[in-house]
Amino acid sequence: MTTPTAKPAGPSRVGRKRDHSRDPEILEAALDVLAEVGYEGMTVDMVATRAKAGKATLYRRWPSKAELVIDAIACMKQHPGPGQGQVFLPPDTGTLRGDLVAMVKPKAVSDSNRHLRIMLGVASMISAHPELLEAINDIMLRPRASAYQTVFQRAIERGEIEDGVDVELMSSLGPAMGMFRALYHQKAPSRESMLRLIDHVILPAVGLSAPVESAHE
Amino acid sequence: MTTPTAKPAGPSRVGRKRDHSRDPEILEAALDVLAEVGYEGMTVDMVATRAKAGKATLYRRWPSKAELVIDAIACMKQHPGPGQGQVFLPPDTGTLRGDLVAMVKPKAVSDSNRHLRIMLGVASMISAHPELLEAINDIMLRPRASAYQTVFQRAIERGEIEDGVDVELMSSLGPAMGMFRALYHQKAPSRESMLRLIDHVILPAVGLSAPVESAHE
DNA sequence: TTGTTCCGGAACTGATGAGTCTCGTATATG
DNA sequence: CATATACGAGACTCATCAGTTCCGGAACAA
Repeated sequence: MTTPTAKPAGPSRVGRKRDHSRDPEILEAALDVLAEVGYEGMTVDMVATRAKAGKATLYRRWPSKAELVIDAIACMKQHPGPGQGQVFLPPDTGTLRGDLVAMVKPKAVSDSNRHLRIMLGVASMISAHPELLEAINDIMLRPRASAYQTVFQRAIERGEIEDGVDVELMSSLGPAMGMFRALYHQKAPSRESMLRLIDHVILPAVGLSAPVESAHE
Repeated sequence: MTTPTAKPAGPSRVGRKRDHSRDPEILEAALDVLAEVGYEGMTVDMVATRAKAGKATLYRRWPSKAELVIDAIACMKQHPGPGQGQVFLPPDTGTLRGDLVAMVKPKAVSDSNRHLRIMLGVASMISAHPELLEAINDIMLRPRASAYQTVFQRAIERGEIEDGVDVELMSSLGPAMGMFRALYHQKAPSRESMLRLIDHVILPAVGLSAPVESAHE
């Protein structure tokens, strides 16, 4: 059973090395296609073509289309896309409303839009792949949830709102409305609709009133 | 060009008649499969088998899989399923909270659950088939919206809440949270979560407070 | 009765796409 | 240089599924 050529103990050390610097481009291409046509409409050829790679190259790195997609979603946090840093870290503006408004910067909104389209693309996969839901939660939900957590905690500490506010419930309102608009009305969650949600729903729910002059910003 | 046999002016009058009493069963089977595996995972064979019909019978009545699905969704309101009447008509309980709570009866919740699963099943089709979105809105959104409209209007008329409340925004909160829970947490929108939404979000947003004793019901 | 159309069932066709393999080339080890 | 692997590109296999056609039988019209 000692066949040194058939089953090398250590991984092969000979030959050209796999160029892992291409991984991010391939995964990014996969996310693009996913956002555009959804998981079922996406073909491995589309991804390979967009990444200017061979299909065999993809299959050398990921065992199946499903694994590729799961990895692409799982890697979103490490490669958040071109020019996007940490979008959700909340600046301390001194008021709850200021913090909430700062969280719906145009950049954050367009980022959410992409997340949303990717999410809808894999919606049908989720029940069959629980690890996918985990990854999605890690990337799309928990960062926002923790940002909201921080914002509300600050408001509690400065005495602006009372303790005992259901932070989890408040934090879901934004994402839920965004998804709802995206699916039912086929339009991106706009900054305007999010401001309306903040002033007419979230702030009253925590015992604050919207500014009387709700003109702009 | 007068070929009476090739192109009869009136529809054929000879032979066995199409048994349209089977249509509802077929459409119902299509909705079942749709809710279970989504549009892309659904095959015409599955629908035919479940309806105990031949695939040819289906194609004799609908020109394509897409048309079948669109028709199935469009016909939901006429055939709301076994034992389900008009679920959303709001009883007048005398208070806004009473009306809202009455709208999340277990029957209505389970009904919404099925609607939700069907909706997620066709999510990927919607951008390619605008008429599908129309039908979905007719069946799943507008009945609920008009029910909310009535409930809030009654509250305004009895002076319980002030005029000028953003009824549309308030009405989307329930469906949006239901969808969000269904997709992200993979669990049905429960009656309990809806009650939490009513007491902690909707009522405060319209200027009312939840009952101090929020024990049960 | 006879001709026509429907029925459920099943075989068939054609397209599509996941996954594999081959080719010529590039890049690594020894 | 010789060997071994990765690369992009594309041909290939094989399974699945939309849509069609055929079958034996039933329903309906003339």
